[in-house]
Amino acid sequence: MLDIKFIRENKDLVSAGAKKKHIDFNVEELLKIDDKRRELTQSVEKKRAEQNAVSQKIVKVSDKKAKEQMIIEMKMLKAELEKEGKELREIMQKWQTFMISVPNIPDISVPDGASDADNKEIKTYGIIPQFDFIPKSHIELMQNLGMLDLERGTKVAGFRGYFLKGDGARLQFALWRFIEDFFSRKGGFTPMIVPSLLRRELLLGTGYIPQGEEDLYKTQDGEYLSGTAEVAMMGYYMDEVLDKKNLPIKMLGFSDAFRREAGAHGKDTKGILRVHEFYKFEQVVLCEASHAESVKFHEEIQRNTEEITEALGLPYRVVINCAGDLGLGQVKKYDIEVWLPSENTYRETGSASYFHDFQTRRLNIRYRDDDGKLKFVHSLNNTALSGRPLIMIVENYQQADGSIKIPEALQPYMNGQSIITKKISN
RNA sequence: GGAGGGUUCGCCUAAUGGUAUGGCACUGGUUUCGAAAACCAGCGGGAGAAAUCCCUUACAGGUUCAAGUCCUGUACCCUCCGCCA
Repeated sequence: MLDIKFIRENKDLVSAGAKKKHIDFNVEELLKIDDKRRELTQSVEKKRAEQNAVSQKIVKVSDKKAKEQMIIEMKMLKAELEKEGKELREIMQKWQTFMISVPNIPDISVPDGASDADNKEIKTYGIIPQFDFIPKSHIELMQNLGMLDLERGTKVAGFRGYFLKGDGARLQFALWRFIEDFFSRKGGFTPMIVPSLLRRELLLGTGYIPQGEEDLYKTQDGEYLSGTAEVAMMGYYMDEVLDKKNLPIKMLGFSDAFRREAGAHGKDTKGILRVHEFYKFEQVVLCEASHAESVKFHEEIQRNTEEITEALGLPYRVVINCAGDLGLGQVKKYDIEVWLPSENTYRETGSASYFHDFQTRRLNIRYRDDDGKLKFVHSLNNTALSGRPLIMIVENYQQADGSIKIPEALQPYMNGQSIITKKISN
């Protein structure tokens, strides 16, 4: 959500931002509704002021007749007030619906474009592995090594269901412990294990609904299953006034992540590249309301994920998302994409974005600035580890005989084991 | 799942249906070599240059000229019972 005052004063900028994001948004229509809102608010407040004033007087007036006369007048005023109040409520509802659809303005450094096809590569790292054999997919590799069971996954969990088992599970545990260690060494991030079952309010606050409603699972009690720990971490400080000296607040959240993948039917249907449920580490930063701070921490959390990927020895590239590929609230976003040999291309493993105060305005997370004014903090987030790097490791580290070397960084978390080979019995 | 009790500023607290009180904490100032104490001021949110006005007693409705107070619903918390990793 943007500030209505900001929208009024910068309507061309807001309009151009929406256009750049390829989002249909009519700023003039919003301003017309806002005019009506302001006009009605003024009128209602004036009438309320009168009502309050007379009400005070009524108590002091002893003359019975005069008192009755005042009450009659107030009855009339009340009727008008009720009528206008109803109008105002209706306008407010329209206004609010409109306001939560106003897109945040993309940064000037964000390239034009309509879809992910227009994203721009800004960095590559590592050497794409050259195999002197035909590389296998993670599916074949992991199944052969008893690391993954898709048949039973489907039996138990339905479409896109899976079990990680044996060395597959161990490798995943190792990755988690590696991530935890990485951030412990780095310092500054508070580790958190957060809920995935969340109230609707939080998903609205973070901007996942109403636009992305169909991608979320919903319970019969009205809660949602979150697709990222970001939502719960942002909710953690909802409706709070933070102490400025505690900023920035950096959090490392771990949670189950649920994705309905409603818009991805038929995409990536084999294997575990695209699944309905996986575990994820996510970085969230809350900082002072300054663009420079946002940019600084955006680069920082992006670099964290790059360092992790480098430590795992995975070749990757970073793309800057074009405006048309940005979410409603995002100002700028980097995707990190890791090389996937079986597809002979890079696939996304994480995504870093910042929002300015778009989310915190909705969630009401503020701090008191030096001048005593309450300000909304800025928020940012980035994946630290999704479910996909496991796949990338398996495919990039495969050997001719179908075994998988374990990245050095992970070996300490695998009891020193350096290679995954077929067990005699599975 | 069942029964009962509760929710007023960061914390405590007051308010015969008549427009939210006081204290603690906190912030700034005076004083001081410095601090403590004392004193003064501020201390829920919004609009406004200001005067001032509106909103605010968990939330949403209702009754009333007027609701923290009365009525209805919802959320959350506590206690007890039941179930349970």
